[in-house]
Amino acid sequence: MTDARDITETGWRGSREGWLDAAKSALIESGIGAVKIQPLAERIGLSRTSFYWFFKDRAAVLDALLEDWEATNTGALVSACDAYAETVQEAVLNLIAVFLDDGGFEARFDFAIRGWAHQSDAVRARVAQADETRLAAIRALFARYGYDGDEADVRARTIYLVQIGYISMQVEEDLETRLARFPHYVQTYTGQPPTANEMARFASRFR
Amino acid sequence: MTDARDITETGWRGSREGWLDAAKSALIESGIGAVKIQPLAERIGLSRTSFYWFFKDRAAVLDALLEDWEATNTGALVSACDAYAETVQEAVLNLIAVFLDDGGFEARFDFAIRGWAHQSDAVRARVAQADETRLAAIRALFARYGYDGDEADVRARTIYLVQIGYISMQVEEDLETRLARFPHYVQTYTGQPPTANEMARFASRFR
DNA sequence: AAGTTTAGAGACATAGGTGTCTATTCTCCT
DNA sequence: AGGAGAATAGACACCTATGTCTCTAAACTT
Repeated sequence: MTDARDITETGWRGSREGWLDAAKSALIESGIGAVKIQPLAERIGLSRTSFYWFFKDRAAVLDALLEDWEATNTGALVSACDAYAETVQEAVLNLIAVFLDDGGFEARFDFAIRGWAHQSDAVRARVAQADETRLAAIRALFARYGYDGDEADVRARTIYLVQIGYISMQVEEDLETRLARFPHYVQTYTGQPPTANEMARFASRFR
Repeated sequence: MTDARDITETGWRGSREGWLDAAKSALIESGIGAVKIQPLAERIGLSRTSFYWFFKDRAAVLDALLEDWEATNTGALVSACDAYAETVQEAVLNLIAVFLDDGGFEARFDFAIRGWAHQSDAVRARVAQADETRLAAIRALFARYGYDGDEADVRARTIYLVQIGYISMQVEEDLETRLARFPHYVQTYTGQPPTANEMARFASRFR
């Protein structure tokens, strides 16, 4: 019902991408337990068995979801950490931006994967590895601006833990409310407040 | 396998409590999807159908899990916030203590419930309500020690979000590692470091 | 010791999920 | 236009879960 896609009654309506999208939506909306071939087939209006044309079995599509998640979320976060910035405040704003609505990091996807990790040791291991990769990227960011090892580590953890906490609590706040808090967060994370120019440049990316 | 309970082959081996414990273990270890009567029955070595003597149906045991969780976790957190303390640092240490291994708050239970919330609107609503209750208790703690409304709110959120983030990341660190960080956390949360006496009293509760 | 209540097991009906095999039906290529 | 290959559908066998009904067995009452 939600996705009123093209309803060509004939021709090739399915694709690897289509099934994967459906699987991702189901995962995000209802958890990994909902990623089942029969319901997905109903959702995209195809026969259940057509699935097996594109994926070997259910495990194959689950694996594809993990790969997609790593590329999308860990990828976006690491890129944001590597992005150019004049000051550490600007670098932290780049990082904060990635968590915003169109920042590239899909919070709900991350949350869903974490829920799944709870039911599978293999997934738990990959999530732990992603967390480590992400923390390392944030640590490197702080290290680049002269914070020493321990301090960079603590600051990286602070940024990341608060973010994971927000995601986990599924907090939904409007952009204005969040924008108002960011200078304070930047101050907390870096020890220095952002300049008015930095905040203006940041805000302009979203409005 | 894990719980080698009494294996009296005869007599009343089941009970509401026994089934609820099994359900809770299954929830914590493998998520709500694993809380199914047939597997629980195998686990506790009873016939599947005996379950229906103690609970009306599957929904009834799920509801009991939620009630248990609210009493245990939200209850422990709120009690900790209400506990007597000379200073705000001591009060925050009381709060930190509740999240430690035998502090009364079962982090894994909380995590599992949050995972479940992802698949059920009704559960999501109850989790949101629990979060609000908990935040209100922490806010009240800070208010009691003279922090004004906004500041109490921010500090409450900081403590709580970091904690939820830790839980969500399933960080496992030994007591020593954590104890070493606590003075720093107290400083961050309250703006003041704890005294040596306060830390000594705190540490003595766990060793 | 008999009777009642509480607890457990077995059999049955139903539902929804999985994957394989065997047709069909499109699309594209020559 | 016809054949090869890609995509879809249907039928089948299987498994695991749910809940109800009936029968049996243990534990309390008196």
